[in-house]
Amino acid sequence: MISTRGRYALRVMLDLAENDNGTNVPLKDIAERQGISKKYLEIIVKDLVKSGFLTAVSGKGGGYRLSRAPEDYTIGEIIELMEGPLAPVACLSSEEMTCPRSGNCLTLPLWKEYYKLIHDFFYSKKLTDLLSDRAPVYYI
Amino acid sequence: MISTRGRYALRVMLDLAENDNGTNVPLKDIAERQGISKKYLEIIVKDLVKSGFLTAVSGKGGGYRLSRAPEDYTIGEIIELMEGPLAPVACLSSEEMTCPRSGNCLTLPLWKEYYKLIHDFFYSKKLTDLLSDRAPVYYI
DNA sequence: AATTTGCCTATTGACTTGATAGGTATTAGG
DNA sequence: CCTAATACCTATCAAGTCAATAGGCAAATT
Repeated sequence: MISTRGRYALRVMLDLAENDNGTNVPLKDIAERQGISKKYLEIIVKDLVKSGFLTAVSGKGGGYRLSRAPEDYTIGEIIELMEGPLAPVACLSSEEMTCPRSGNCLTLPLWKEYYKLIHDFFYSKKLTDLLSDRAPVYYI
Repeated sequence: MISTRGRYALRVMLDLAENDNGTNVPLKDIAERQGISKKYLEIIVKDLVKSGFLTAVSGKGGGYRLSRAPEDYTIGEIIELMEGPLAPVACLSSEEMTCPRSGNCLTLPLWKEYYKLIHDFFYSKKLTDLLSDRAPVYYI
């Protein structure tokens, strides 16, 4: 199960992508639109800022902005930032194989295949892919 | 992350599939082979018996056996029995959509697609698919 | 100076995880 | 009949995670 940390982070990023008009978006507005406690969102947004996904401006008129263009974010990096590694078992996320059973573990190939499946899925999806429902306005 | 419940259950099932010679396999043997606490395995095996995946025989000479042929188990049903629904978000596992935001939720399509991906993955895999490394003996 | 915003630390209750402990019931073999 | 080997049952536990909540400090615009 994806926890609220990952899900809310994604919704914040999408909210910012939708309201990307050059201004800073106060967290208060995001919280109200999304129906999520602003206090709780602070914790989540802090991590997004710390890792450079969002740019924050303090003070009156401040708020948050996407650091990059929306199409330059993958869903995978957002999820993995908030939820930790996508690896389904510990022996796949740590670099060195410390498990003494890995040599004849019957389940390891399953986890490896599963890992690749979900990794490729989430990293092939861009933030903008989730916006495509609402028809974007193209100025010709 | 897949918890030990699901992972150990899978290893028990595989152990039984490998040692399927018509006799009952004592949990003690499985625990020793797998290097897992027998006491902890009792909890896991109890659920496998309760839902009919395994057949247990008490008393001396007793132990556990697979209830069906190894190729008639999917990995998905074992994982889902031990870990709960594979659905990545609650609004997908409950039958009725209670979330008032589902109508205009930008992330819901993502979770649906993800759910289908992993569901199809785990339910297409049979228990015997994990055994295929060790060349099976075909009597011609 | 006042207001609006982000930022920081701490706390909390419920729940889950990964076990451990000790005892009871059942059955086969000597 | 007795004993050993097995499954089965209930309870307990420490550590961690989850999903928040609370209160105040720092920064910047007007």
